[in-house]
Amino acid sequence: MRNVVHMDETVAKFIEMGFSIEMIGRAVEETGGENPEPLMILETLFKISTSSEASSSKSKVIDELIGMGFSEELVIKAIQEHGEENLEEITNVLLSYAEAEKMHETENEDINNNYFSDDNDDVNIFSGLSSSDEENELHSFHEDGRLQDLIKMGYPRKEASIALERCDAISVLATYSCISSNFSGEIASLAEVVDFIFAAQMARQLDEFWAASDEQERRINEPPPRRRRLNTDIASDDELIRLPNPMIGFGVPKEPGLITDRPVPIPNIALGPPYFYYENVAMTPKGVWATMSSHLYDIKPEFVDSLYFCAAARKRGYIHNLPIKNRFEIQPTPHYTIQEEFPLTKKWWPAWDKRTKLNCVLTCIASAQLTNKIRKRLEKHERDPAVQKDIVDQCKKWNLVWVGKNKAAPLEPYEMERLLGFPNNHTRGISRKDRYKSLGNSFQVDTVAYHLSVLKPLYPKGINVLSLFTGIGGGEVALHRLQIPMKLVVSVEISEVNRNIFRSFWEQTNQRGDLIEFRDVEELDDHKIEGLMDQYGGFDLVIGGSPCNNLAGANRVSRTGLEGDQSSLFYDYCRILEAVRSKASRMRR
DNA sequence: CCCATAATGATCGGAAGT
DNA sequence: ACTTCCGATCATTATGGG
Repeated sequence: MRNVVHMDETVAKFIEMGFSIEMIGRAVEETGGENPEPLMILETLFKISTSSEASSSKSKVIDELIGMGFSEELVIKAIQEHGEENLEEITNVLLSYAEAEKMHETENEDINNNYFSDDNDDVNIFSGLSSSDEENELHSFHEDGRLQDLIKMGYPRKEASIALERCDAISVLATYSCISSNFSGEIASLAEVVDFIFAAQMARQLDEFWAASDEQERRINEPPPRRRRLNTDIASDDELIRLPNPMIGFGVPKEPGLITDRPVPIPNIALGPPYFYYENVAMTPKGVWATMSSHLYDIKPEFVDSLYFCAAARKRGYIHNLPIKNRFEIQPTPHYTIQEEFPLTKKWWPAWDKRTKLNCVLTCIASAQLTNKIRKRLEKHERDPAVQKDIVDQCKKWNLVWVGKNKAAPLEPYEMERLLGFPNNHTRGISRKDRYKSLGNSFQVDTVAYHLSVLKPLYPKGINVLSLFTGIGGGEVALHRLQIPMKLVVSVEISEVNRNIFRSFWEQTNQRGDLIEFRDVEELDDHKIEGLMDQYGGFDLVIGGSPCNNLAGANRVSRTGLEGDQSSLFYDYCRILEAVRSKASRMRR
């Protein structure tokens, strides 16, 4: 019943937006599923409305887009930047371009030309203002006419304010990426903002819907609640942190179980800004996560398996003080199965190998000899179930894929890059062995970006990042793919090859911000941190995953726990984070 | 020196069985 | 409720050949 009402409202809003009934019907059909999500229908609607069905050829796409009123130059630029397949992204970008241009015509207020100014006082308006003491009185001087209008229209002030910032950010980004257009009108139209609020409302309704249906499902399916445990159990449970099953943290896209409020709120002392994001392997020796949590203001870790974001498992824990409402994915999303992500393997994949997901990408790969052994065994005993099982076990252990007749081989470096959400050949230029090692130690970008996406509306002008244990820059790639400008990245990374890779990324993506590199966390003492914060106006995000060497299960030799030689650098993360927080609180005064 | 290869288990959570 | 079993895991080191 609730669903029907929900659906009717959705359709009504689509009609309000100017879509025809026929089109909505078609979009619902094409979106598929019994009860498709409103946002997905909206996406399909955009797709339908921008691409007439038969036009799959590139030139026809261009013609269509030009027909919609976009200039040829912009269309070609957008296609070059985002690839011709990714129509949604292109359309979004073009809409932003158009929005920025429209703004130029309609807005004549002297809002500002200072997005590119070097005035440091101006840089941190947002991080300063969203400080915890004045949550409800957000940036009063930003109350331009649009905010008043939105409030008159009945939208809550906070929601309207957030929407304004976020939409303006999109417009700013359009001008960032489109140098030839002029900069005078980087704010969004009222209509655009209203659309945004509508989308956000739908997303929220969707969350509530999932939460509700989840609750029902639990009531129906699960056995009655367990009896109260004994006191002794509670005491020991208090110190141990259990891993969730399924490992979806506060929720992942396209899966039920999304929540929008933390079960255990962030302690007041730990509220951002500055925000921080800490990562490490989920399967540590017992007690390690409890210890890490206790050193990070008792925030409960969010455990997420990246198999919900890509075709490979990656169980990780994240301790962060980010909001968790209105997260969104970066586009394009990776494929969810091995066979879709690597289509060429389909031809050779044996029916008796049932895998659709890969195991965790590690730092070592199988030898070519193993591939040879497997081939020879298969040529002899292809139909022997025992042999088949043994080979599948080997494939799981070494994460092999089928790349030829009876040929199971490890992933190539560029294939790992794809799985982990990096651009093609991100790690080019170093030895093969080093590429595997660096990739095996990296973030899964789509997962991290999903968590960091909440920063986008908060920092339209970009952020200052303190990046510890940067590695090959997974966090920065995530921010870049979210199109959150990085005004400053202070990076600490001990490995020279990793520093080179990250610097290459910084240069190749034409970053406008400053990059400051350190080799060792030891070099970053309180004095240096304060100097940097004075110079740049503070950090908005402290991000990093400390070494897992002594925690990881694959380590036979020195899995010595959090106090191990490398993993104890966790305490440097804490030290530096605390230095940043303390300096930030002094700067606020 | 660099690279490829092989050898090196334990711990944990969860499934399955009793 | 208890036991047993199963599978996954951001790795390190020695060695031999180029």
